[in-house]
Amino acid sequence: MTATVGRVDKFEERRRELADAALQTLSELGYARTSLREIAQHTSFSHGVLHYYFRDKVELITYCVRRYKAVCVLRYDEVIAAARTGEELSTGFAAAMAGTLVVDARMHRLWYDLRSQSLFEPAFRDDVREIDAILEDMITRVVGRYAELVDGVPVLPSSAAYAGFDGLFQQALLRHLSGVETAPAQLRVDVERFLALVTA
Amino acid sequence: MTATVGRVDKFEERRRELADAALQTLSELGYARTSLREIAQHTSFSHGVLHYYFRDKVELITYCVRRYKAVCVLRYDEVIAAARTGEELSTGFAAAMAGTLVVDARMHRLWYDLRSQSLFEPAFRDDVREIDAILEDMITRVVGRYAELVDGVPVLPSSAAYAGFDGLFQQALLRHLSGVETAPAQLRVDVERFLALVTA
DNA sequence: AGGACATCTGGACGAGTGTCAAGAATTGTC
DNA sequence: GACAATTCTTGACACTCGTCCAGATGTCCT
Repeated sequence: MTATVGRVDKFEERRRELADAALQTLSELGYARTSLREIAQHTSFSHGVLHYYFRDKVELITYCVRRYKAVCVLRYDEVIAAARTGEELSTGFAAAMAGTLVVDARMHRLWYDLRSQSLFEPAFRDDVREIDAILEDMITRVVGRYAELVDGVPVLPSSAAYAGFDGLFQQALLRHLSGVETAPAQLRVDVERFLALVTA
Repeated sequence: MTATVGRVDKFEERRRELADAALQTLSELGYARTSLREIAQHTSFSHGVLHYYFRDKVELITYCVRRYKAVCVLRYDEVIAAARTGEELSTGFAAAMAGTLVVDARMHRLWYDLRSQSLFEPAFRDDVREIDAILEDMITRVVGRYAELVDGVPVLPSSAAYAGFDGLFQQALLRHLSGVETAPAQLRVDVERFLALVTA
């Protein structure tokens, strides 16, 4: 029994390891240019092992998307919990977004790439939608807590608020990866202003 | 002379014809799954002719993106010119967005796909940025005119306003292509509310 | 009509793809 | 240490890809 569990764990652990290498490769090359052999070269294994752990490429990518989800919501909750005033929350949240914009730029561009793929490939849709829901929840918590702190109420449905922040972030990412050095600072300003705007 | 001009025109016309077929193919399959042979099958020519009119695939795709730009800003200006009250402009603009969301869904998903590609492929960046600028201008005109009509002023920089509308549209497109039938109606409501929000 | 040029065809090429399977290497168990 | 199961490597397969080119076809001018 324990031996079997141990094997399953080992199996799952290797799947995660391979998926992480795949995520790294995808974030460097993008979905359209990422091959299984290229992924394998980011590991210490040969390309054949990918088909031992994943049935086909779609299953691997799907697994990657799900795994990305587990990592993507970086600790905004700490910012929420730590903030004692509305302004603290606003600047903290904006700074966190501007920070991940730069630090995790390649992962974020992969997210937008894969989300676009889901517009064509139904196999990715459910997982993409789930990640969007998780991100929307995060925005909902931020806006809700901010409204609490400033004695206001959210004036937009949370789906619209999330769409707004997402749009701001995406434009900032485009600018940042185009070499516009003011991109993080501008995002910070925009996020703070937008957060105030959606609360009244 | 006139003969030369005629030839140039014919050459350019064929380029446009091929690029339109390429756009159709891209909007059906997405960038990652579109090959030159598949594009040629959407025309009455064989695949070799593509290399007679375009040096390589990147030049063809780039030309497509530029061509898309010429079509993308559907006549929102008519809505702007026709509206006599703020409410008219708001409902007209929202209805126009909801309309193109459904009618041109495949073209819109291509736009988001190519914009994501530009996050990885520098060759597309300039053209993508130019299209984004055109779209931002359009949003700026809508918001500006709306503010005029309701005796208010835009409260967000136009880049942030555009990012917001773009985010709303993108989420609506995801829902619409996932089969959510209320997507256009929800977009209409969200756009109207957001337009009022960014004007004070 | 005939020649000159533009346009198009269809096949070939080398490289790269996802997939698979036979066997080597490793690991765990008695 | 020997046997069995798991794990990994390697090479092959049938494709598809972008690119190129020799030659067929079309077009236009004199």
